[in-house]
Amino acid sequence: MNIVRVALDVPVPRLFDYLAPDSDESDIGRRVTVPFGKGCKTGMIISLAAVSEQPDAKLKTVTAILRDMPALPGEWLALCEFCARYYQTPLGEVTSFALPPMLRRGKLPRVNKSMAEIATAPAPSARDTGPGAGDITPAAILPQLMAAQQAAVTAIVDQAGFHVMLLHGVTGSGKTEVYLRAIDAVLAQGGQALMLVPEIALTPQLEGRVAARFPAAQVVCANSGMGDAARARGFLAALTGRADIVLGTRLAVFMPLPRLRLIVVDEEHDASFKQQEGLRYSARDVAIWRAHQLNIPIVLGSATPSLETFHHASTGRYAMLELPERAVAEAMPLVRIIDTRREKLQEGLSAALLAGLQLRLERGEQSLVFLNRRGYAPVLACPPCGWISRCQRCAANLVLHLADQRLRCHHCGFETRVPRACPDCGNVDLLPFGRGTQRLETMLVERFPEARVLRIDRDSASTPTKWQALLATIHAGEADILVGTQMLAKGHDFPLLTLVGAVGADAALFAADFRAPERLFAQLMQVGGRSGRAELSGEVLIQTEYPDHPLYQALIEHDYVRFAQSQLGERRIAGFPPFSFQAMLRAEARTMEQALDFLAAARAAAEALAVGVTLYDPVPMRLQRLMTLERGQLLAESMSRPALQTFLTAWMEQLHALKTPAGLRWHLDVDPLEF
DNA sequence: AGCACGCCGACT
DNA sequence: GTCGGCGTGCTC
Repeated sequence: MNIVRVALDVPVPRLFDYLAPDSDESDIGRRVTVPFGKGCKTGMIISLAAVSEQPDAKLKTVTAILRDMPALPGEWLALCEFCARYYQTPLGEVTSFALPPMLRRGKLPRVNKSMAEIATAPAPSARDTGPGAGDITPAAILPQLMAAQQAAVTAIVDQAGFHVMLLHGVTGSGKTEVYLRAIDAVLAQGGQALMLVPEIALTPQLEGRVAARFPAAQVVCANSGMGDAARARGFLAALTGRADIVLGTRLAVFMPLPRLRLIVVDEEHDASFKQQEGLRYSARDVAIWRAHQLNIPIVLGSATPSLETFHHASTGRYAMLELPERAVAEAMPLVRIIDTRREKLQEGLSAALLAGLQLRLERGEQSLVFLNRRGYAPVLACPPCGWISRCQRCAANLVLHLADQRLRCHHCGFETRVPRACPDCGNVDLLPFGRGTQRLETMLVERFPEARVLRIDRDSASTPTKWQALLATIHAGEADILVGTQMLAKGHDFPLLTLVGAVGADAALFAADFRAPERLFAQLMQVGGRSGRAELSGEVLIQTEYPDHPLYQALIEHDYVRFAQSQLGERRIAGFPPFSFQAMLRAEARTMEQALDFLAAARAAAEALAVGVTLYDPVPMRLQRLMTLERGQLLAESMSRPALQTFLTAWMEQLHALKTPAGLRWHLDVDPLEF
């Protein structure tokens, strides 16, 4: 009997068997529509079987095997199977996620003009032999490589087989040029290259650079901002081998690439490589597995690598490729620490920072005040009675937005108008407490009336259009002082910017999340990199009450390695990753009691299974998203990855069997980044 | 996840 | 007497 085993997008961790009289080996990896329950679903054929464990009477017959496109190759299915195992997610959910939505629904993109162009494009090898390729004469315009860059390219290209390399270099050290050279070598051998980048916003500019560098190559983009048809077309171009280079955000790690020879993960430390919902995968980690599977090299690039990656590079598990200097001749910004313990600050700004701003203003240069908090002030407070503005739906504080006289919750989006008087005691003298970007903006406008002050945060750059307009204003030199959150830190160069002031950074030093210092260091390093990229040298002023903190001391020296080593020392003592492996079980329910009860039951169910695994107490989460849904979490930790994996697999079975009250939802997050 | 079946409160 | 609440269980 011809039976196909089908992965379906249902939260049930098993496959479903169907009769498929006309199926054969070539149908493995094909999409298939099947009757399921009352309706119909499209799934993926994972394997064939002659007999089923199900009684014959239960078996339904396949509606149709979709042979309208090539089957997904075995290695693609193996990648999905790995993710299913590792992240404890049903295979059908993984294969469904890994397909573009249109293909997932059993459809195909219309063959339009661009599709026709793809179909008639020269084969990948043609660019080497075709007369057109020579016209570009890339050698004539290629930038000269520094010695360290050349060494890095050699290390990537000259060694065949699986090896992970950390390309460590500051902004401007020429990492992208190294990637491009390595990709060039791969294309010359007829291979495909996959390049992952963190932000959708950064893909267009990189795509332009890559396309310009490889005019004869087919470059395909993959990110969630693309239209359905475009994404499906890109996927098909990759699958059929027409695409030479795939460039995209985390979801691009699932692109099928039959000739894949090189993977690049740029800004590998960036948290956006970890998906925070649904399939909670780390694209960087999946990419490493994929490189191992295919026995190909993978390059992880960053100025501030994740401590996991740096640790592996230190122990020799990964190769360390250092790009020590800025390739473009210019100095690193001068970092100065401003001790604010003794000083009376003016609206949160020190005399040194104010003087710096004044100086830049006189010179006609730009400054940036970096503050990771939107709004006017965190809270509106009533000093006599102690009332503070709290969100009615969350545990979070409502943030005062002066411009439109509203209080907003940055956590759940709730907003309301500013009350005239204290709701508790009626006092009308409510005062803003703390500082946000808006309050800073107001203060700077008053203090520097002649300056053009521009605020850049999620409120002022709420749409791509607004964001582009702000960027254009900055580049045109039509702003003097920028006030912004970490939005400004990523990927954009501001040649006129010569001063960066960091305000309120200390909060991260003592945060509950053990990764907060790591993020702060990366962020400050990144904003610093924004400054002084032209002939003008840059200066970074960091206001702090902990001037001797090792994080700031390392920052003065631009010494990531020293910082990383001190952090790793602390992590080792505390037994945190990368010296342990973690998984977080989270539950949300109508009441905190229900959520915590479930977690307690989950923990009880785990006791017998947890060999070499530590289970902590269930705790309420720092912020519950909505008052109607309370959340709690339970951390599982082990010194051994295999022990944790074995435990999780067994635990999941128990968890699925647990009775849950109505409205309770739970999920498991393997290698969680958020605490 | 859907979608059924299934047994207890206020309505034409 | 029924409409409907969502608790429980299944989907090849």
